[in-house]
Amino acid sequence: MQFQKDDIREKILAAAGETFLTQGFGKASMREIAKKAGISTSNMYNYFKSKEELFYAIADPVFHHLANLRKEVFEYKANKDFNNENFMQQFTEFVPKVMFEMIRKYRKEFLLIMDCSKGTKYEQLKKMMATAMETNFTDNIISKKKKSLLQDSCLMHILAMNLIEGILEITRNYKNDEWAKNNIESLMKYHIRGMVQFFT
Amino acid sequence: MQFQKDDIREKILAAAGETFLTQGFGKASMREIAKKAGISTSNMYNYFKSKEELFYAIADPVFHHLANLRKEVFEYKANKDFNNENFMQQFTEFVPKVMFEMIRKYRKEFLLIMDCSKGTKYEQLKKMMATAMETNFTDNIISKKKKSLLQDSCLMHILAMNLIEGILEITRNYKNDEWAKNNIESLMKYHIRGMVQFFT
Amino acid sequence: MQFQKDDIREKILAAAGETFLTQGFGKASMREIAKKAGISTSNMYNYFKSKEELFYAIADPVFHHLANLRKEVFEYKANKDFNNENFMQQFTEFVPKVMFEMIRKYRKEFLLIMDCSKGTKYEQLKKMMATAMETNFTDNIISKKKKSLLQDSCLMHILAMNLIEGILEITRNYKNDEWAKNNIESLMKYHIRGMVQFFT
Amino acid sequence: MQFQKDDIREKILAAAGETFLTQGFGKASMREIAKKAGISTSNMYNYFKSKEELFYAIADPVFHHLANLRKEVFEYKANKDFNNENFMQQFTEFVPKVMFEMIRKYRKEFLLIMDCSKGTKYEQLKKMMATAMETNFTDNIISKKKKSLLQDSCLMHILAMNLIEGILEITRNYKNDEWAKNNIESLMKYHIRGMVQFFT
DNA sequence: CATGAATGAGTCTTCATTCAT
DNA sequence: TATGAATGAAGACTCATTCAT
Repeated sequence: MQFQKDDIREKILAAAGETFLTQGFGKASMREIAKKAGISTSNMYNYFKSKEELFYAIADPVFHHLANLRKEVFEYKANKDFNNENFMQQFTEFVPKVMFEMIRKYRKEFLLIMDCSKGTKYEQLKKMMATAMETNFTDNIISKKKKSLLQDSCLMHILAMNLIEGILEITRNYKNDEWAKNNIESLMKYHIRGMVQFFT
Repeated sequence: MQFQKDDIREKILAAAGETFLTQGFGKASMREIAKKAGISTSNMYNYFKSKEELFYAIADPVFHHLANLRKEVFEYKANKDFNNENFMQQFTEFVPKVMFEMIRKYRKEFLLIMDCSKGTKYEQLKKMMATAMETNFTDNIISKKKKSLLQDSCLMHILAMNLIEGILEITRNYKNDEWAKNNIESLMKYHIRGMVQFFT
Repeated sequence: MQFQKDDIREKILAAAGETFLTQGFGKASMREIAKKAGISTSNMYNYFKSKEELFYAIADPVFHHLANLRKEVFEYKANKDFNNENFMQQFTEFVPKVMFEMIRKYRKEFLLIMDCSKGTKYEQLKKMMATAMETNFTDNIISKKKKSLLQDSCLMHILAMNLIEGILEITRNYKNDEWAKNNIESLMKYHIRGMVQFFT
Repeated sequence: MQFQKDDIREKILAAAGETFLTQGFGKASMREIAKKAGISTSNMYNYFKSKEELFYAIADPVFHHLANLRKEVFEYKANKDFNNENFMQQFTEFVPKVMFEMIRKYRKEFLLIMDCSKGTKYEQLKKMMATAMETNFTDNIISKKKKSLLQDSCLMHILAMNLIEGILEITRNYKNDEWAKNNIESLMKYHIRGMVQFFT
């Protein structure tokens, strides 16, 4: 297997990325990917042993990157004497920065894992991320007085979701680094400021 | 005879709704729907003459409802001496109300048409609604001074999208009328207030 | 069964004739016939117990007519002191006349049984008629000297076929009685004269 | 590998030819063809990407051959100082020769394209050829005096059709080259002589 | 008499995957 | 390594026909 040609591997990955992105994992066909890559369908199986594995070859890196980000965020939290103030700082400085870097590195892959993964093990990732964020928000932003206000509400969940979807939309319409950076910052600022005013 | 027929028709519609909702239009199979409905695949074609028609039998009503809502919103606007104040009123009173009623009536159908319609004529509906909303916001909320701030930004687009996704999330997690009503109101309030503070 | 409504029966027959004629027996569908007739598919089975029977309901009359014609021609032959002279008379006067009358009465049906009967018991009728004609020609026209000329030839067979196809083409393009009569006569004259000159 | 492939390809083509010939394009089924060829239905699609393409793989060569023949006939005409005399020569010498060669090369294919092509783009070919021939005849054979005789008649059309059907019948019953050659010549002679005597 | 309901077998075609070369 | 060959399962949909009402 170590004799695989890297250029072909790259061609397959590129073709697959494109195809998964437009058709979704389920509707994408190995044939189409092979045609786009300019090789035979069967040859793809020398590089990736199934459609799913091919998908993971693209999606896993972002996944691990995202997992690491999560850790970093927690560490950031642990290292500071955490309070509302530096929470806001985290979400208006640190998070936008790492998000931007993530997008920069994994634009297509991020969209893939979040929007086109139905039928794979990452199907639920968006929802899980939203839930994690939601917990984070609920624990850190909301004053005890206002917590009752959220009883049974899913607003926090929605806002977390919205943040993610916002990042996704920026990723989808990406123009250049500057543009992306600014939009991410605005988006985070918008939501964090909104939450603070709404819930504290 | 009539009884039977309606009975089965409903069963098909229910099975189809469920299947489209979980698999999406493209991946949903007539076989699976038939099996869920407890009839033979071929018999479905006595009720709906194609997979697409079956989808539209479910989706068309919401679509027309949404189209009417759009008209109502425009009329609301036309009837008032329109300014920022009653714009906010519209989006914190009128819009939540009609949205709530829509969801109440068309819960599954709304999710269907917005999230599971790839491959049908409604594929682009969400994007189109977001664009319409965006225009509405941009024209009515943003002060001229701040307009330059949005140059090249897609924040407004994202916020419109977020509103829609928010409604969708509420619809997905629907618990009861009260719950839905409150969440919609909070969501609208959150976003409208946020925009006003951000852009005026 | 004697309670069947004649008008519906006629409607079915008309619709079936039209459909068989354009699609052929094999490709014609009971559904389409029913739709054309304005009744339900299942109701057709109250009138004709299968697609084949429906076909025969249209085709049988022509078939029997054609069978009778054959007998008549033989009788004509038997009644005359038969020789080349009155053979030609038969084919330039008697045959055109009965052919014309046949077409007049059974235009669509004749085309049906000859051209659209693949899959039914009349599949071979055209070939059989040609063979019969061929025998007739060979026995009556060809001088013994020239018979050797036809050894192994299928020209006579072709000419018989041509006569039939010619009648069919006239039937297909039928304009009015006068037109049909003239064309049939010309066609017969052309072929009989041709054969005589060629083979005697 | 190459051997195998061509082998199977030929088997498919043979099976398809046979099936199309007996069932017609419309009624022929890929299943039956596959079974006859001794392979799985799906495997056929590795060789021909649709039923239509499979048909054309057989039919196109004859079509192009026929198109070329047409050109040749026209050139023959253009090169000669054209008159009734060499028109007859063309149809008693040149045309039989090329027809014979065509049949020799494309026996099955010719029958296929003329008789079994309903549902394909060649559906109308026979009719078109007949019409072309008819024009040719009408322009070259018929004296002005007799032209009126043909007013409204379709006899010329029938004769053109008859010539084609005659060739088809010879093709159907083909025994050997000698036999075919003789029959074609007789047929052409018969018709051309007949027309001349009839219409000049 | 008339019909909608029902179906199993069949239509063409695509799928992901395996195998021999 | 690379590929054409091969396949069974599945895709949407149509068919002639039967049956209960």
